[in-house]
Amino acid sequence: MKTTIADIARAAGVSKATVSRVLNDRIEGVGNGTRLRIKSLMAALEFEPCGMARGLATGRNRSIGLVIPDIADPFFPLLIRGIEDALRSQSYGLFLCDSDGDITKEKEHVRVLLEKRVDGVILSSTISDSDSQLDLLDKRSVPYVLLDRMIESRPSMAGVFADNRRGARMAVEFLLEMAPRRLVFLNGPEGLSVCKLRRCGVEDALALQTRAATTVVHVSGDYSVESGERALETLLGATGEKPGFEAVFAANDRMAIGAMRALRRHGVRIPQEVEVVGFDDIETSRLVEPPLTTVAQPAFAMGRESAGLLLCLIEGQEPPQRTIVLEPTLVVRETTRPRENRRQYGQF
Amino acid sequence: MKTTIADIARAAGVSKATVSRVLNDRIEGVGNGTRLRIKSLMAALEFEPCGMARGLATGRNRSIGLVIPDIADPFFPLLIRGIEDALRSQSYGLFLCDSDGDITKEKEHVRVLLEKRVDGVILSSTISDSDSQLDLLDKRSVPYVLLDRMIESRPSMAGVFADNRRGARMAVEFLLEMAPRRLVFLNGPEGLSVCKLRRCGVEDALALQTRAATTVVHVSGDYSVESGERALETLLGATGEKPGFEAVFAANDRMAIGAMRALRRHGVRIPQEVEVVGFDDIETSRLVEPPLTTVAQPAFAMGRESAGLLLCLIEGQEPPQRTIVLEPTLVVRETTRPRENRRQYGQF
DNA sequence: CTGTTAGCGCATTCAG
DNA sequence: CTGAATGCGCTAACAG
Repeated sequence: MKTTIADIARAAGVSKATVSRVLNDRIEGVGNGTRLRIKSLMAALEFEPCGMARGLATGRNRSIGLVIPDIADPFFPLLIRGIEDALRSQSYGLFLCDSDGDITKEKEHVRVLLEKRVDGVILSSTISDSDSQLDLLDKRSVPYVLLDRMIESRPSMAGVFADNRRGARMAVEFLLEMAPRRLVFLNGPEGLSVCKLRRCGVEDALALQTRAATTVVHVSGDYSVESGERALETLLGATGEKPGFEAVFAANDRMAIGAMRALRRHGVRIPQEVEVVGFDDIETSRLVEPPLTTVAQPAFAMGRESAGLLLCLIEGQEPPQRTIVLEPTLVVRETTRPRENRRQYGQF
Repeated sequence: MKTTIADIARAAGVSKATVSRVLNDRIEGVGNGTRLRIKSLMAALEFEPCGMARGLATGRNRSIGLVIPDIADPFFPLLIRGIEDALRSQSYGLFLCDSDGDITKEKEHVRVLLEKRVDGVILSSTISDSDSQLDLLDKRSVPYVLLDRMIESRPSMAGVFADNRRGARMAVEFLLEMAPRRLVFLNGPEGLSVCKLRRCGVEDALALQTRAATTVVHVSGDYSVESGERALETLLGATGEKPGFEAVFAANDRMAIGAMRALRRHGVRIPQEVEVVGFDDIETSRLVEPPLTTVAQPAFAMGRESAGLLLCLIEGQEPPQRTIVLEPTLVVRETTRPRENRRQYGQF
């Protein structure tokens, strides 16, 4: 039998109320003697407060839910480490749910989290134009923050994002320095806000270019290595001999690496014939050959900030800002050729 | 205000008990008419059962805890996907905790999970010779299963593991086919059961060898790419010119990849001069150059089985077997030279 | 087939 | 400074 506050109250010869007071560190209303006696009794009887009971009584769980598409995508683990970092000090628990990019599963997960009465939810949603999962949260008035991916119908929603548009612009501007005649933009699922924004960034860079015109060919994949490989494969297969482009910008590193594989198989030299830039900066990117130039997202910080924001909302405080945008940085490695005037990228 | 069974009981003109009965799908004891009426009422009033209240009443939470060293290690995400796969159908929640290889954090996480009154815990523990975290679980008689890593003082503990010893033996036997004079064994933290077992596997293979004697040099790292790189760096720096070994077996892929980097930097050709074999088969392994030959762990299955076992324990059933050992397979890629008599590895 | 009565373990009034 | 009473939302006997 687990020991309860009733047990220790009896043992201490006081009432449950008093025990509850010391359990919650209420300074007012408990004599110093009794407090100490109760504390040692709690230790001796190995008392573990029951989260469920406290939750029922207070309406707070000290746990939050996280819904992401796929923990096996190397971008997400660091987000989680960031979230945990912010949660640890508060001894909050984290429910993890993978939605697999399936909006139905996503809604189901939200429903289950709601049943568990989590205090809040962090959502990295699959589809940018569906918000019925948010309706649920709203209706139950459970605080939530968007992470990484936004939802278009809720522009002013609390959330933490990387500046995807700017990141993509940085990448393409960097690529344009070598004046490629044709640029391949290998985008992810365009249903995702991040992908839409990265496309905008690409267009920004193109619009701003001063030198000879560059044309863009758009292809797309599903964020997997294979999809990037396939996309480039078709592109290269079609052109027959030499590739009809000099640069590839992929919306994530995994697809960029897939692209590199296709290029290599076709005997295209990177970066001499074709330059490649990715997005995310996952661990693999510096390990492939040649090491991948990429737009690094501050994943850990994004996770930490999102949890901080959510905790703020849970406390009922108005946060300093409801939307936090973190700046990506360009990490120049060896899938791009050395630039003459090496400006600082991603510095501001 | 959230709607409760009391609300819907009042609306239906029945008692809470009846509502509770249909909520829990008790076939006995509710008329078909009332059942339907109550169900539609629940939908109309958007009733969400309160997990905490049910938990308090039943002593069951429908959630379990998972404690792993580091979600950012690419080996773990797949384990999690497996666990979720087994949990999904039961609408169980999963609390994720990263221990960072720190036994203190690990204990603290277990404590918090206990407070949350999880129904069970899956533990991939950091240290094989400490079990105070298990004491906690035992004392509260919360079911738990070990995953991937075992704990020596509890040999008969319920758990799911890969056959690490056999995996290592397979790798080294494969390496020995080319009769290397010296083999480098790059092991992980020897405090881990998996590492001890892999060392045993290496020794098994050595003991079984029929041809010319091979000597082994043991070095170790912390499972990170950098540690593997450093370890080989010292080894190569010391020998000056050509490496004094022809084969490297690393206890995980990340270190193997680090080793490859050091070798490459020293101008050593892989696999012509030195062969490399890793362990785990993470995604990166097939993407590096040359693609890494490695011992693949059935991570997804391990996760799924561990959750299945835990659920079984939670239900109070005696599981078919308390310890499940899954077989690894050798995935031959290009960091090893082609073999003459290509036997089937890891087939049984 | 259905209602009544007790808790589950704790927090929180309001008295004393 | 402390205790008694009440309720959080639901389940579980036990009656009818």
